[in-house]
Amino acid sequence: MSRKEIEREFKRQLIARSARDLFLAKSYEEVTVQDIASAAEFGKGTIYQYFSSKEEILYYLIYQDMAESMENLRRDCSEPDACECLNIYISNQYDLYMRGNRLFLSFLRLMLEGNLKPEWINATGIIREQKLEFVAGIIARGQADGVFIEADSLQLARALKNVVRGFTMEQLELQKKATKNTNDIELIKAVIFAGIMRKNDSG
Amino acid sequence: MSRKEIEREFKRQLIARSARDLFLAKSYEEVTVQDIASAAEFGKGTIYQYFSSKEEILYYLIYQDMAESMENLRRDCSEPDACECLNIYISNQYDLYMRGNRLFLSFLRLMLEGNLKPEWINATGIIREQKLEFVAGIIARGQADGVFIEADSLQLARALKNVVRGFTMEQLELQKKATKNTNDIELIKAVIFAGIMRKNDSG
Amino acid sequence: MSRKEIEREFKRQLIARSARDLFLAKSYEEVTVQDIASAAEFGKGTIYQYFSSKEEILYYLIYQDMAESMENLRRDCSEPDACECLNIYISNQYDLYMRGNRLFLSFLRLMLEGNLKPEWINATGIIREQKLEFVAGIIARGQADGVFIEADSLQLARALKNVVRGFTMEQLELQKKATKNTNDIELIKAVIFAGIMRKNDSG
Amino acid sequence: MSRKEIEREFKRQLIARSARDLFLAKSYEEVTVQDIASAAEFGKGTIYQYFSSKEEILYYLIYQDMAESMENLRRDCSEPDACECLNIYISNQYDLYMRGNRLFLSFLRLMLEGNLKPEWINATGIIREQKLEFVAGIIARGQADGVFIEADSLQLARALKNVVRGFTMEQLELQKKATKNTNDIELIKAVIFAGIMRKNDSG
DNA sequence: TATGAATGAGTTTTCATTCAT
DNA sequence: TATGAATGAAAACTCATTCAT
Repeated sequence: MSRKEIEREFKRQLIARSARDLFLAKSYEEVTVQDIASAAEFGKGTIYQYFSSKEEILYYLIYQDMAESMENLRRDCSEPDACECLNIYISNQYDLYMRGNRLFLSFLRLMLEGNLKPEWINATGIIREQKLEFVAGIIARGQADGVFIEADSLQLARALKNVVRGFTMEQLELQKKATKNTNDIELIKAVIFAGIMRKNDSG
Repeated sequence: MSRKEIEREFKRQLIARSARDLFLAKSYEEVTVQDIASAAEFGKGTIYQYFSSKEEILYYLIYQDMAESMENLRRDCSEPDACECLNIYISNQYDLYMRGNRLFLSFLRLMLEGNLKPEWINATGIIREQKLEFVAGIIARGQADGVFIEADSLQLARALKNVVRGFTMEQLELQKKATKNTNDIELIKAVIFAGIMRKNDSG
Repeated sequence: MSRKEIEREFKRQLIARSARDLFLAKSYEEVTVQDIASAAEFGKGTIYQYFSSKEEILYYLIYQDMAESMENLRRDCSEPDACECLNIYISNQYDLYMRGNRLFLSFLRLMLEGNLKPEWINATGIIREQKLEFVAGIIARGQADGVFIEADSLQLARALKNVVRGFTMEQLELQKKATKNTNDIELIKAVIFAGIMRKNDSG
Repeated sequence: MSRKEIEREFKRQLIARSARDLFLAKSYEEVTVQDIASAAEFGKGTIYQYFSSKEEILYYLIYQDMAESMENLRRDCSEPDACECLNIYISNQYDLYMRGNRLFLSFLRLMLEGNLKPEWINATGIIREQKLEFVAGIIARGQADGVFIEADSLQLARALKNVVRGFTMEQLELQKKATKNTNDIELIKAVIFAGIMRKNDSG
């Protein structure tokens, strides 16, 4: 990456960061490009030198969140204990959703309304699947160790993700601030583990 | 309710029904009041005789969905078998979300943006809690019967709801049509039950 | 035409008239829709109830000019003297261009840039051809009477039109006000009828 | 002209040439300064080292066209036969307009909107008059030879120009490509030289 | 001299809502 | 009660031009 490209990417980051703050404080829809420009201390036109549209800023933010989360997962889930790995995953995923749900929801709406470039949908879709497969891998490991029930690991991975997401959606609905809700994470884990854990009734 | 009021309510229904069809075909944001009026075969101004705003139509729709769902639940979960009751609840809730998620999401957004009358937020909040408590009651019944694990029944009810919601959100994300996804319902039940079921390892 | 339609057409006229005044005083490009609305004493949004776009206002204006001019021609050129008919045509056409050239030029530019609905291009094209054929008819009559040279009457009609247009373009270029320039009309007639060659009738 | 000046002028030519190609392919309005810079393989800022504005590029192009055309005329119309000279003039002028009409029209619009430096308007006006006088001179020569009718030679020169321009405008209107239209040139000559009236020399 | 990053003015169009009839 | 004509706020995006390097 040339110096030019590095500088460019740096400014994209600056703009995107300002945008994220605004998007989370208000909402994607309520924030104007002028707002973003002002917050980033740029002129409005300058924003368009770095992003082709307001939508692209949102995509950039979301893609980064997902990519970073995926990276964290790979880094933090290297240990052999599948159970512990899932614990980490759940916490990470919970945090990711709690932080980003409003953004994800706006992105989702844009997608459903057909206002998103297919390549953006693809790119996010790919990461989503990678993550799913990664988690499925962990589960498969656990299954091999006889810790988890025998079932399609990919389906179980989906279930995990969906349970986490459901809980975070609820927080949004209740207008709870995005504070770490340890109790909920425990509840999630309890439900999930008692669910997918093999019942070692034999002894 | 006087005849006048009955007639009025009838027309509100007409309008709301037309609106729902449109909201689901496109989205709340993409449908104009004119669209609704045309579909309902009324003049645009007439809509405002029956609803104070476009938002109120959405609220009306959502409130009805929730109320009806609550009613169904009460009707269908009268039998003593807690397990079977939860099965019914899960199916109902799954259907409810699959049908109405887009509407709920728009409602959520409007709420977060502060564009909803507090009374609407309250009214929906109350139903939500009623339902939660109703489900908690079922669970408590199951606990009393020794079928479910011992844990705060309200928390377990929340968990149930959130798991279902998480699964339905995923369908939205994947742009799946709102078709009954039996496999997913089974997966949900499997996770939930194996999770909250008391492990009868004793025999 | 129903009363509604008549009223609607009347308001379209009001708006279009205001627009014409502004377009001629400044130019199509320099006039904003807000300007038109203000001049017509309407709100900006109201303009869009009567015209789908600023471009359509221009089209409306131009189509009316052309249609009216065609009508005038039919009415005024009923007499048998082909020569006199052409005189009338030339005067009419000269006036038409002197009044409308700026509008025509904007319309032309919009067309070349592909910003005009094909139906508009067609509609104006049809009138143009009708007029051309009408003039060709006059010329054919003159030819039958032995007054005009034998040549393709449609080509001669084109020539007539083009000569007039050329003269009016020059006035625009010289920023002359759209005053009736009798001398030029005479010059046009002289050229068209006789050319610049001396008729060497002597031998 | 110093070497510096020559180099400068050379680069102005490079830029202008690139601009012309683009202006003719699309239109003055649709071409951005960035387009011109890219085509000329310069940075955008560099363009402003050689031209004070986008408008000046257009002026430069038009002035050159006119000057070159004037030059050609002087060179090609040295022979004594006035008739032949006019033939040459007509062909040249026809070509000039066919090539440059879109540019001229944009220039005209900018002028009418008051966006052109007075000196540019003057400069082009002067060439236009020179040309007119030159053609008038030819006509006067023809009149002296008894070839052309007796009439103000300047007026006849105007007529010539206007006839040619009218024909070329029509081509634009019909969206015809700028191909040499020999038939039209012949038609123009026929009209100009002889008019449409049958010479009733017989009596 | 060459560059391109930064700028912000400027305009069309949509649409929820009001209100006179 | 029903209507739809009138309204105007609101926002994304483009592009000629400037200027620091």
